[in-house]
Amino acid sequence: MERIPTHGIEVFLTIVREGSMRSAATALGVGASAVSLQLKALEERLGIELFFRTTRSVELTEAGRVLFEAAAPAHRDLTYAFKKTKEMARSTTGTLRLSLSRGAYIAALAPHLKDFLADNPGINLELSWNEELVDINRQGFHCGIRMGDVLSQDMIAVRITPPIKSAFFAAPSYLRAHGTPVRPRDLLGHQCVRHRHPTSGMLREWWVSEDGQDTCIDPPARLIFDSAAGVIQAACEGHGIGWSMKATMQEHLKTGELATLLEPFAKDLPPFYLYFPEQNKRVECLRLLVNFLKSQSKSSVAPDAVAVTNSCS
Amino acid sequence: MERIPTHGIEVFLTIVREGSMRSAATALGVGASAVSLQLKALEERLGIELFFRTTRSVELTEAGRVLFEAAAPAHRDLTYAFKKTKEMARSTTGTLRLSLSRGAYIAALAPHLKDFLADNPGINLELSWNEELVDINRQGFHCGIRMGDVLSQDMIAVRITPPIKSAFFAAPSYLRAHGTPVRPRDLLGHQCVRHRHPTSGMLREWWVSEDGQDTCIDPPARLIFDSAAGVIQAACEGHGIGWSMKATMQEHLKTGELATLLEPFAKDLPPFYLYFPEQNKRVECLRLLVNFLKSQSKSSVAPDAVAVTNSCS
DNA sequence: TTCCATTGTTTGAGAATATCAAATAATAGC
DNA sequence: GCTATTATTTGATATTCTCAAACAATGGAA
Repeated sequence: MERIPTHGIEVFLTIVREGSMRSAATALGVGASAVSLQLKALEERLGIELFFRTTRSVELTEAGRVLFEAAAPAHRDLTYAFKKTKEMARSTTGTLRLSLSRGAYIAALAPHLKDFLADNPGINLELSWNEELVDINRQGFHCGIRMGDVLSQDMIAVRITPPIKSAFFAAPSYLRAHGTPVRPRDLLGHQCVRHRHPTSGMLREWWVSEDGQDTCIDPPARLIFDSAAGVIQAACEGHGIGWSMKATMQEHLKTGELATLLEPFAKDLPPFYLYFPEQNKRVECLRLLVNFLKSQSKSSVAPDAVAVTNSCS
Repeated sequence: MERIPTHGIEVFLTIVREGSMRSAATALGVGASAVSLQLKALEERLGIELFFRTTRSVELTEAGRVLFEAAAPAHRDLTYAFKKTKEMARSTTGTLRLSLSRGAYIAALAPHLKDFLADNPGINLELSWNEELVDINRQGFHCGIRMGDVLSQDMIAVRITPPIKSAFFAAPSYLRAHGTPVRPRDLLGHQCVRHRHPTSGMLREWWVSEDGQDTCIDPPARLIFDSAAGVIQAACEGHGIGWSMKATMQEHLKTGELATLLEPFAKDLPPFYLYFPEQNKRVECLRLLVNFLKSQSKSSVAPDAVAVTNSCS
């Protein structure tokens, strides 16, 4: 198939619209000679002349009329396509698609959602709750929210929460039957409900703060879930002790279904990060969301943004 | 209004179609670096990135998808417009619009019309009989056929007939009543029907050949028409003597409505020329017509082509 | 794991193209 | 004929494009 270069069309269309080469040159912001030469080059390429020229005016030949009638709407459409794409970057309206875990929603997004939607009436959010780390690019998401320790590679990550309060918890019925641990090492003798990262396949480590020292403990896992919600559910049912974000079990604590324990030793979990591929850094809607969430994050101990490469931070 | 340059789109669309930059480069016949740089320039201009790149593949971002979906059909249309225009020059099919006088039709075109149409089944002719010299450009004609002495300026003119046989003529009834002139000077005592060029406004001069000398005579004009057909019609009705192309009155001579006179003194009229604006010299249909008619012109005493500038030749 | 084949990117040099200002040519209206 | 306006040519300059080669990165194979 023969390739047909289409450049030069803008000069042509402008001459038609303006009625003369000189005003076309002015409209295009170039000199008159440039227009003349470009038109000549176009005619040369097409092998046919497009205008009858006198020194006073230019007038379309039949070939010129054919080209104009067919090319003008096509060029208008093409220009519009560019414009639409260009505006995507600057537009403050549209739909942002996020992928986030239930915990990320509760801890990082839910508290600010109402304000964000109120502040940005043009932005719609499409939220996908998913424990697994999805491929932001391929699945058509603009960004994701995850804990800092499970970020994927080659993403720009922005911290949007302080470190997350955690809690050990169990059903009162379980504690009555097995006793309440008072020091972290007591956990080793208990039935524990634990959590496995669906993506990495790793069992989530339990960390405690004891005597100013952070230590990792590995209590027996009688039950393992790949979602925090499952862990909490099982704990409610009296299957054992769990460890997770305190915020996710707030309701159960209120109703008395669960009770916290070992509170002095509960170590903070890593903060949540909003992350997105570098290619999306100029999507204005996303910038608005990022800046909003970042500004809501009161504590700013950790660096605000970190480029994650290969290893998790 | 902001101008939005649309170049670079071909590179973008080719990458999408081919699935990688390297094969796009091959398809476009340029190096891989050229494609990479052009894409980057396009993204820079749009202010947004169009592809997720890995070293193994490229994949559209959302912005890229928006651009592709809107721009692909528009670009296809634009390419088609160029193609159609380009083919106009080379096409041997289409409609040629000619402007010619009735005399030009009879003397220059009619004798060859059947053969031309048979030889060029793809070419249609649209003929406009008009005694006046029309503006070929403005009226949308491709060419005109006129006598050499009334050609307009800035046209390419090609002689397509030998000099034209002329005849003095009158109705037999007129000759019976007023006598038949036997020498040119006798015309001065006759009632003559003469012809005025509608465009130039000049009375057509009568020329005769006498004793090897061409001389101009100016007989009394009792009736003046702006068309040769009118002159002949008036002569048929016995109003006087006319002078015109012999071919145009062939029918009337056959039926005896008219008779020729002063035959030894009848001087040839100038040949007919096909003329067209320089801009149309690459219209293939027109070239076919020109070459056909030129080749039919048996005698080639006069130069074949002459560029007419300002003054008539 | 290490290596390899493939692909995108960068780089600097060179080629091609675009643009400009000024000179030139041409024409419609006065 | 003169003038104002317009298209075109021209030669110099600036910009852009392109290439080849080196480089970087990645998915798959040994």
